[in-house]
Amino acid sequence: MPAAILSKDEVLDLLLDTFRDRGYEGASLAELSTATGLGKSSLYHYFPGGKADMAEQVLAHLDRQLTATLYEPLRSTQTPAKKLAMMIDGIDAFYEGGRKACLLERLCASVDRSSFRRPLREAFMTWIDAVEAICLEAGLSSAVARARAEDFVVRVEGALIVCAGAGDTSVFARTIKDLRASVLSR
Amino acid sequence: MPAAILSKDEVLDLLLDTFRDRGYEGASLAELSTATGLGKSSLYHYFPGGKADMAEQVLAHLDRQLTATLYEPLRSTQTPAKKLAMMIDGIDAFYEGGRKACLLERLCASVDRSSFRRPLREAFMTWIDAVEAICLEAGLSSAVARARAEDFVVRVEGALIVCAGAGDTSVFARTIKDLRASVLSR
DNA sequence: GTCTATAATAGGATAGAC
DNA sequence: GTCTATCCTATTATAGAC
Repeated sequence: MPAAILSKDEVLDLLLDTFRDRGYEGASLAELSTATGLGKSSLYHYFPGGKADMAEQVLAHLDRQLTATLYEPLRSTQTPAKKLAMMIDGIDAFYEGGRKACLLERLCASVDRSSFRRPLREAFMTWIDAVEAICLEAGLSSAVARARAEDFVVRVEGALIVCAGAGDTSVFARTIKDLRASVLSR
Repeated sequence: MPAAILSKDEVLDLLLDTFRDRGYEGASLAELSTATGLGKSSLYHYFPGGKADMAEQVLAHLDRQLTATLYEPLRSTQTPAKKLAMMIDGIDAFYEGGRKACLLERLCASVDRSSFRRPLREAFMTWIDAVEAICLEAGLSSAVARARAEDFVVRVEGALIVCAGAGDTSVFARTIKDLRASVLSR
């Protein structure tokens, strides 16, 4: 039915959501089917390689999405501080203030799926590189910029874990607030 | 056979290792069986509640282990700086410099298993509380101590994720080095 | 492209002998 | 306590009609 109802991107959005909620092994085809409203046969039509194919395409979809919403805007002529603020806003929204898990983290757990390894590595590197670029633009030394950028991603990922484990999003909120103030500071 | 060969604690160690390598849903009974050298029947003898029971007992085992190796030593008369150094050494060893994943993080992914929720929350809180206590003892204000303690755990967890995703343990090493220097600083 | 049906297998769990 | 055998269900995946 979704020939006209759901675009491929919308399907990928729904799959992304399911994978980050349930994890790769935790998301069954039945779940992925009801989440998208597509029957199993339809899923196999769009994703001939089955579940692994879905995860790979979702990873590529996320990459495109992040490029468009988080990374491209950084190529503007705004000040580094504004760019950082934009990225942090985007992150806060994407993770819904710490209530949603990170797909990258969830797929790391299935890292033996060798097909995820490269895209995962790429995704982390692209993210770190983007933050590093802002830091450099703000005049930080290259060593400091790299360390700050790594630390940025580390703290976002860690805050998501602690929030999920402690069942309380306040740590994410505080981390975000802290990052806003400290990433570009001298 | 392991009646005399493996103690319950040793079995729990092996299960812990398997769960943090493979995740909860990722670890099959077959894997848990070969990892421990115990047949399925033996596993069910020790863990009548099956896989969930194993994970719960592993969580309790980890709690005892952390108490003995990380938290109890903090009750000594050492300086706060020494205590912090001890804890960080323990963490570095436990995660093998970033090569091993965190069981707590892996089980967060299966948080719908309601039986894990409380122990997970407890584990994170105990850890944060322990770091907070060191910070307070070192003379930091209570607000700063709490924030530093949360940040400590956040950064350890985050560094593990980024290392796993990027396939490179250097971020963990840098994070650990950074924490040694910054947690108690004014 | 989607549906119904059906493989085929792996996973979790149990029974009963020893 | 451990083994062999077995059960049951969920899961992934495919076939073939429409």
